[in-house]
Amino acid sequence: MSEYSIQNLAEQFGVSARALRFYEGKGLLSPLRRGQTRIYSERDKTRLLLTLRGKRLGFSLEECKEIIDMYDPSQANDKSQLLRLCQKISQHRSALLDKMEDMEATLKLMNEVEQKCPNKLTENTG
Amino acid sequence: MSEYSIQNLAEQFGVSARALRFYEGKGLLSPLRRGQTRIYSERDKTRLLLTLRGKRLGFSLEECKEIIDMYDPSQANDKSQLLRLCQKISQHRSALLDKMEDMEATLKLMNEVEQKCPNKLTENTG
DNA sequence: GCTATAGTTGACGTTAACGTAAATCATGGC
DNA sequence: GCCATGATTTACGTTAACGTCAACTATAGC
Repeated sequence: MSEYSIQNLAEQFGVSARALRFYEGKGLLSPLRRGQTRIYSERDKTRLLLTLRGKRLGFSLEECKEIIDMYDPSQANDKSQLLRLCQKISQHRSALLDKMEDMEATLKLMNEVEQKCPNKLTENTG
Repeated sequence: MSEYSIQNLAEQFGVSARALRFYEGKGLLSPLRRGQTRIYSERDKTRLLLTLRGKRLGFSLEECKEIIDMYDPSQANDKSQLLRLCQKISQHRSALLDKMEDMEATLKLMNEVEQKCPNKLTENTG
């Protein structure tokens, strides 16, 4: 089963059909058409997964598209393209590592606050 | 030096004065006034740091406020408050851990794509 | 043939998070 | 006394990311 209707795909990911059409308009998805009806493939499904993942990490749809297009196997493979790809990976990686630091700092703060709670309470939250 | 003008604080964090006033309107900051001029304290500075950190992790200002208010030492300290605090920490921690998983999955994908690049190129990117 | 059930394309509405412009106020320097 | 500088409030503008109709199409079932 590598074909999905718009409602089916939407339900799988807990988003609206409107959102999928919107993402298509932004170039994130590109479903085929059967007549005028959209048919989503595994590739679309993967790109949707990556899109929502990026969103959860605080990237805009435009940034998501940049990242996802980059990873897409259908990209050209000449030298300069590969070089650019590696450079972009470096960029995005350091952006992610920055977020990772924010995250670790936040978790650390949470632990500190939690330890200030009396033990009887923290035992109950086990 | 535990007092800052609006411009000073804004420049320290690379945001606009407008943004600081906006955050104040949302209850994230609460500077004192000297006449009609805002005076920001260390507490405001800390809360601004946490706000921007939250934003980078994809939280809305409202969510940031919830999280930050929670950690604020000026909170009441009776039993039920502490219980709620611990519960909220659990909530936020699992939200963060979800993001962490997204992040690790993304980093993993980056590594895979990078390794598909020819060695000569990856050597150059050090 | 009629209706219920997806699907479609506009097009306008909405919320968050500010940007930006206009009018006003306070102050330090010359 | 005047002006530049930095602050203020008020208010409208803007962008992203959809939500929400409205009007239409296509197909399956009875």
